[in-house]
Amino acid sequence: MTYRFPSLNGLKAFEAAARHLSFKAAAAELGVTAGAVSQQVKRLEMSLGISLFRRLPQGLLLTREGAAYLPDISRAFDVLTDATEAVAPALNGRKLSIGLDPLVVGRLPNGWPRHSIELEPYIREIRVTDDIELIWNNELDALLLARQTRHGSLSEHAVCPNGNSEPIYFITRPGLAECRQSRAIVEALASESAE
Amino acid sequence: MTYRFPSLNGLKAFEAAARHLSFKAAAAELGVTAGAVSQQVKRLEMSLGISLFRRLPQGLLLTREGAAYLPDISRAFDVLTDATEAVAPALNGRKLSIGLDPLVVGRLPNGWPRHSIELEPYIREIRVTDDIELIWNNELDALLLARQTRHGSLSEHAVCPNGNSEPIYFITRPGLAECRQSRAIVEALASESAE
DNA sequence: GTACCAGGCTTAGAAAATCTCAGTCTCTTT
DNA sequence: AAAGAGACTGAGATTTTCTAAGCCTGGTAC
Repeated sequence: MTYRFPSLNGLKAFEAAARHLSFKAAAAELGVTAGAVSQQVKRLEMSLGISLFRRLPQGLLLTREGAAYLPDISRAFDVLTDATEAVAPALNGRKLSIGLDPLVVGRLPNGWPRHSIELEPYIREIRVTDDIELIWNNELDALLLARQTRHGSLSEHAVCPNGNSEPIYFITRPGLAECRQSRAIVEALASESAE
Repeated sequence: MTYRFPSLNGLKAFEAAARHLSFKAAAAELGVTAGAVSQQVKRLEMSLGISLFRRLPQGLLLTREGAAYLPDISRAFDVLTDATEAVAPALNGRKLSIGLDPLVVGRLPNGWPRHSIELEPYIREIRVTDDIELIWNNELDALLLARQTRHGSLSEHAVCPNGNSEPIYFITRPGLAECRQSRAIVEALASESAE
């Protein structure tokens, strides 16, 4: 079971160009120059050995093959898009679930961050745990630990809450370390005074 | 209607690794090193913000998300593969349809190349025409013309049949110029004596 | 317990793919 | 006839991806 199909960049360029019937418009949508789209489509056509567009001075026209190809490509893109959105909703607007080490709970103001208004848009759930496994399982997005871990491949960020010399460690999967949500939480934590 | 999904290379690496539950085996299938697969998958995970695999010393395990993602990705790959094969059967083993310029017909041995045994596996159909449009429409894969064209973006290859000083021009879409079939035809033509 | 093996990870640098830019061409519009 | 729109090309810059070599961990054989 090994799949063979042309490069995705080429297909993306084809799909956009076919929708607009214009390399220029497709380029604008994809955020590149028209030359790039032109080259991608040409590479795709070469790899398939057929022409997908008729190039007329007044614009583009799909060939019979191009017209036959487009709906399937769009459908495949739909599947990819839907599947991706299902397993990993866009990071923007995604609320994180946070784990709180029992040892950390005592060092924070009562109810923080559960009752923090500013963090409300970024947090979906708070659990008390220090189980790093939960992060690898995607059951938890981040963990506030009292101690360092030696799990090198997790992202680890030390924060000292205001007026406190003992750091707290903010642990996430690498992919989440730099997102808006993580930064907001770390910043809020840094400016929080211990009780 | 603009689609958003992660890089195809990453998805390919994920799909293969998930099938084998091994980066090494996936790498062998994809013809790259295990490090490359590891990097692709990591990039994919970062772009999604979730983990797809548990890395255990004894191998890989899919996370819940990874397991949920895999079937959809495979399905999308199926769609791409089928659609591609439908519009452009693999160049290997594909027979070309050739157009013969009426002016060329008289300069070739009677029935050539229709009756050429060696070209039989490469030619599907022969028509007498000099209409270049047919090439752009994919109705014709190649054209043997008596004269040069000035269609710069078509591939043009001059051949002088044995003992003949007047060249014949072999015209194809760029994507077909270098394939086995084209080369076989050009070579056969070059060694063919005029009648 | 120690050596060895397998498989995954990391990093730097090499290699390849892709993009931009500037200029050209063709056809359409004024 | 001149100007405009849109596509093409080639060179060079940029970005992405790959390889190579060495590290780390856990399992297995002695």
